Amino acid sequence: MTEAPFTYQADAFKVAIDCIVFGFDQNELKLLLIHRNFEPAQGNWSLMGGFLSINESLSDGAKRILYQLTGLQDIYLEQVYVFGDVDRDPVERVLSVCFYALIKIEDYDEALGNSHDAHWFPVQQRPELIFDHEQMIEAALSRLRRRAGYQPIGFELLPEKFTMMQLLNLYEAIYEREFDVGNFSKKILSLGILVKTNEKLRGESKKGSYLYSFDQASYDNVKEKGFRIIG
Amino acid sequence: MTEAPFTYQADAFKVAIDCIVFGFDQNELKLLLIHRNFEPAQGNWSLMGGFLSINESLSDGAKRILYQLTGLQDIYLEQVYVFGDVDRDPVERVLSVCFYALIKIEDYDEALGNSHDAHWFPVQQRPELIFDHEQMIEAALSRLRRRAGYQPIGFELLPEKFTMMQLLNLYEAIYEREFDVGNFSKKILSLGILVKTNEKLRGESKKGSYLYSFDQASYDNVKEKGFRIIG
DNA sequence: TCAAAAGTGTTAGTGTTACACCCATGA
DNA sequence: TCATGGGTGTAACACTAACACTTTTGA
Repeated sequence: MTEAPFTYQADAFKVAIDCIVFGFDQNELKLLLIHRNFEPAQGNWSLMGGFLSINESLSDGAKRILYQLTGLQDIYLEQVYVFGDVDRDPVERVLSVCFYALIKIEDYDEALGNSHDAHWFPVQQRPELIFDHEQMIEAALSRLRRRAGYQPIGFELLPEKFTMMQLLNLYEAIYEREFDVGNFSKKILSLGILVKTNEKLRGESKKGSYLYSFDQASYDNVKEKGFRIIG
Repeated sequence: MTEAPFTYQADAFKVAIDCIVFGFDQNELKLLLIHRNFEPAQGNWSLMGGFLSINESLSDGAKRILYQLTGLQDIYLEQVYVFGDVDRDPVERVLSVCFYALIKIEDYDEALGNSHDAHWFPVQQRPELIFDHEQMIEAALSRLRRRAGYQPIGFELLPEKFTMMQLLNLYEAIYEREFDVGNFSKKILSLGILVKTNEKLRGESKKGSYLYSFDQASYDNVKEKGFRIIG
């Protein structure tokens, strides 16, 4: 008779992963939410989530779930918080590890999203959500704001080439306040992470504004060292 | 025949809680670690931890574990991160939710600590730790540093009455750098959260330095609004 | 009276904020 | 040519960092 391997004596928990997916479009910060076509809380809005499998790490789980919803890989992802109140899920005890993701909305696979009944909502006009998902969004937003203040993280949400005005609008959307155009671009340019191209984007204005891309090396450098955009 | 209640189909995980306990003593930032007298990794140093029970929330679990180790209740506690690599625990799959706690070392129940074979280590002279506990400490430290920069959190580590120099030393210990005495006290006093008493503490110097306590109302206010101590 | 640490004051320099003004272009 | 949004320049102000100087008291 073989001895069974030692295991800890402890309660076991089902562990969910919920993803707050941020995108930026039409000068608005948006959230990807799904309309649940399954119980519990069928017909309500919720974050995209799923259960963690025994053979994957937390970030692998989050990546898998995001891939299912958006078709994207190599997404910027950050763990935010674990929600673990005893009654947070009405069905049974479930812990939820909450991540936020930043995606370029243009790359998002709309057909795939539709198949999950997913919709983009402007952050300020989000619907009521199930369970503690509202708290999760609050937590993710405050984390995003803090992060964007000292790392050039906002760029994850913009296309490869973007105008200074788009970047400004993004920061205005994230912080829900206005920034002075001159001061903002001075600040950003002084970081030395942007490369100005000769192209101009017309449309928003008659004059058109220059497109920038960023210098990956300085970008990584600044990301590491940190800076301060808002005070 | 009664229908069984609906449950989710999902893998189950054992969930540990690990606590990084910070204290401040002799002008050093210290960590409370335990010398394990049980397997696995018996005889090595580790953080104080335990398993989450099915009927308690994460923060209740952390409080319980801290109470077991220190005899203290109403401790400042903050969730840091969940560690969930598949192989992080050699025995079996365990997720660990990591908290840090700030305690006043004078209030700590030494006898109780001794019964767990717990010891205080200066942060810079901590021993090698089991599993991913070193990473946990790194994460907690960087969280603590960030926090202490915009909330008056450091006070949780000092006794009721303390000198400006002790506060300065605490910040120097947290950030592992020196601060200018004049600039530091100007900055702190300008927050308006300190009340100067008439008492002086001798010992460190011949002149002695004034004891301060803090004004709870302004303290809470500033804590909410935030500020910036280091830049 | 001197050394050591507490505590105050001064100043140069840097960064932030507010706002005025110029530029390019489609209508 | 004018209205519009892009983009630049500048001056006032606030905050920071560095350091000199004064105070108190035990040895």
